[in-house]
Amino acid sequence: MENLLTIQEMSRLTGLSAHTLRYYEKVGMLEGVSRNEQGYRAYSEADVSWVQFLVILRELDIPIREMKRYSDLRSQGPSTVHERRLMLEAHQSRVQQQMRKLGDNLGKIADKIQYYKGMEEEVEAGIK
Amino acid sequence: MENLLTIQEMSRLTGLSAHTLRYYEKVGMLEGVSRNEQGYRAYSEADVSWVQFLVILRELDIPIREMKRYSDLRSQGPSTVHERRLMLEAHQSRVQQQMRKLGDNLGKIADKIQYYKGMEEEVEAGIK
DNA sequence: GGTTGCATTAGAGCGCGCTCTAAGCTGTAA
DNA sequence: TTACAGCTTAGAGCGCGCTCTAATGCAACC
Repeated sequence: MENLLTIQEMSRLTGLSAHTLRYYEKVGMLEGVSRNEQGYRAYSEADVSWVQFLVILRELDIPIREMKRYSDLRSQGPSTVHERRLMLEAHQSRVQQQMRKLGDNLGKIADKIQYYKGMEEEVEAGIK
Repeated sequence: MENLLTIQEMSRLTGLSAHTLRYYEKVGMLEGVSRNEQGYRAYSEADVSWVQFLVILRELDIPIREMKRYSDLRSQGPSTVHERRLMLEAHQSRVQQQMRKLGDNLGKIADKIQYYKGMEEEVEAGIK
């Protein structure tokens, strides 16, 4: 029916280690992963999409606790769509603010780099 | 001569806790902080600028180890200006890449938010 | 003299997100 | 038959960046 994936294949597709995939499952962010005859995890295509989404959340520095909360809402079905949207919007603006801060700080670093360049040129000139 | 600051004033000016200020000094990122008659730290204006710069580095997610390395170079004087610039440039491009990644992921989150909005409207329409 | 308040130190403790270990099971190949 | 590869689990361990604790000291005020 479905073509199911081993943990190694899942690892390759998501960039998460097998250890981390088991850990995510253990903390409750991955429910209903099926097993084959040998008791090995057998991930569906839907599992892949979900884990890839988790990876995005993680890359946005959303804490595991929050991701777990989001997963729980998702498990409860469509009635939680509004709350899920609010969570995403909250993180969206947090990350936007963080990006502004990074931009500001990058500017200050750029200034410092320019200042250093000036110093390096002076030293060169001095040597001559 | 100089007007020197207590650790509390330094804390207020930099946003770092007194604990953290002592920690930064202990790991070697703040050398030559003077003391008053009672043995209390007495920070100079130059110390303030330096700590504020450390805060910027920290906000750019530069590890303490790297910041310590940078501090050591700075202590060695102007001969290390070139190496310091290279460090800053390396982090600059790392952060730029990270910001691009954040932007991409924010886009995906925005899509999801739109998708949820659609679902919420459908539910409303369905109820009517 | 006693209390309050603010500082000092060395070192312990903590929350986070993994990351790894040990012991065990199953199927395949030599 | 034996070795190996790949998976399973519970739980220990780790690196990071703080954050806090306990014991102590000193100056000012009641």
